[in-house]
Amino acid sequence: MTRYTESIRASLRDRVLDAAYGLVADAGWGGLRMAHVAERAGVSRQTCYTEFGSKDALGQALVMREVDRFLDGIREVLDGHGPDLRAGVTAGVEFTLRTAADNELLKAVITSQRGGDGELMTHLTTRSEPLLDTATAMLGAYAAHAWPEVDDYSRELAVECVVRLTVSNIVQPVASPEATAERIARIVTRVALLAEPE
Amino acid sequence: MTRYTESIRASLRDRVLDAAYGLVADAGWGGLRMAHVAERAGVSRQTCYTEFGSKDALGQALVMREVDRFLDGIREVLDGHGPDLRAGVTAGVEFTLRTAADNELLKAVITSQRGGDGELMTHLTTRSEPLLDTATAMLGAYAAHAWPEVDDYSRELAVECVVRLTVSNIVQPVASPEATAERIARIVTRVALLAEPE
DNA sequence: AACTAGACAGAATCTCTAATAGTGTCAAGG
DNA sequence: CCTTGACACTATTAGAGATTCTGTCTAGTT
Repeated sequence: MTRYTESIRASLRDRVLDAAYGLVADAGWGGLRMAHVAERAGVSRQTCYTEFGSKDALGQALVMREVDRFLDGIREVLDGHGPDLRAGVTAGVEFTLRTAADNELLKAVITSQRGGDGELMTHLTTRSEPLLDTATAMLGAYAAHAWPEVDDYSRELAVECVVRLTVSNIVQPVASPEATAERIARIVTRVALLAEPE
Repeated sequence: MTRYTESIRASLRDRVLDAAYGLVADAGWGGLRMAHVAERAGVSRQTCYTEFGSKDALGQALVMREVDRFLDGIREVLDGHGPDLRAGVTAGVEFTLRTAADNELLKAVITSQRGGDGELMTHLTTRSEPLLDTATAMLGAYAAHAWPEVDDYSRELAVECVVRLTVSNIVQPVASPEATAERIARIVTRVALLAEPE
């Protein structure tokens, strides 16, 4: 298989996944029809099957792509703020809040939402718990790099705070993503920077 | 109506609600039958209707009772720890975590859980949002009293942290109630006690 | 070699109907 | 004030039948 063929195939997969994403957003996982996906992607139904194998497999590929994109986005945002952890946290949280706001699928994954109309999580539970764990690990590593002077325990506490508070504000928002991100970063800064007053 | 009659009626209401609570726990709101409630409470079906009016009304009375009991419990725990806010927070959080663990109904109310088997929230949405607001207000007042030297903003931040982190740990627990409560109290102490390092 | 198009069996979902069970109300009686 | 039994009306359930989808195969196209 030549590299050219590979890139063709990759773009085909992407077109199909794009189509699936849009249709899932419209009608939910249950309302998704392989025929519609194929039609919107401009390929035959058979091609979808040879490429993904089954509807469930296509669903898994879809969430994996979204999850990977999200994780890449987080990584990029964090890397873009060098040693200033507070700015990095603010940007990362805001990015997450915005993503969850306009990506129902990722919102469902992040909040581990089950049932409802997007029953897609019920089947595709694989790769859904790892998301928060991965994000937590990334943030932890970033924090260790940006704030080497903070002790491990405080850093752990701070990272847990960021993740939990962010998810909490996705589930129950009270302000704009900017304001919320700012607030969470402020909280976390305090958690990380205060030595234990025993 | 004499006071004696009133107390009879109150105990009757309580017996019916106790029966309803048990049956909801077993079969969910949808599986609850007025006839069963009456039977288990040892009263006639008609009495349930004259007392509560309808099944939905009984449901509302049930959640109201549970919510009130929970709120009273919180109040009691907080008051029992006088000026030591850290101890109060620890005890309050632990109390909440334990309550949520062995009271499905309150867990559903606290986490604003919709759908699922306990569809009782779908109808009884009244009084469910106020719960967290009331608890937040109570904690805020308690904090203002116990930590007068902390500025308003920091206190607000700390209170928000307690509430959101507690709910988060109900939804996704990682440790025992004691350990979690201890951890949250530690975090919150830091948030409240650190002046802004701008 | 990679895709399309059409056909097809089996499974899942929808629809409609009949029957069953439950809610809410009444009146008679203890 | 509570119980009991009866009742109309509504909601839920069950099942049969039709419909729609999935997943696969094969023949044909570019």
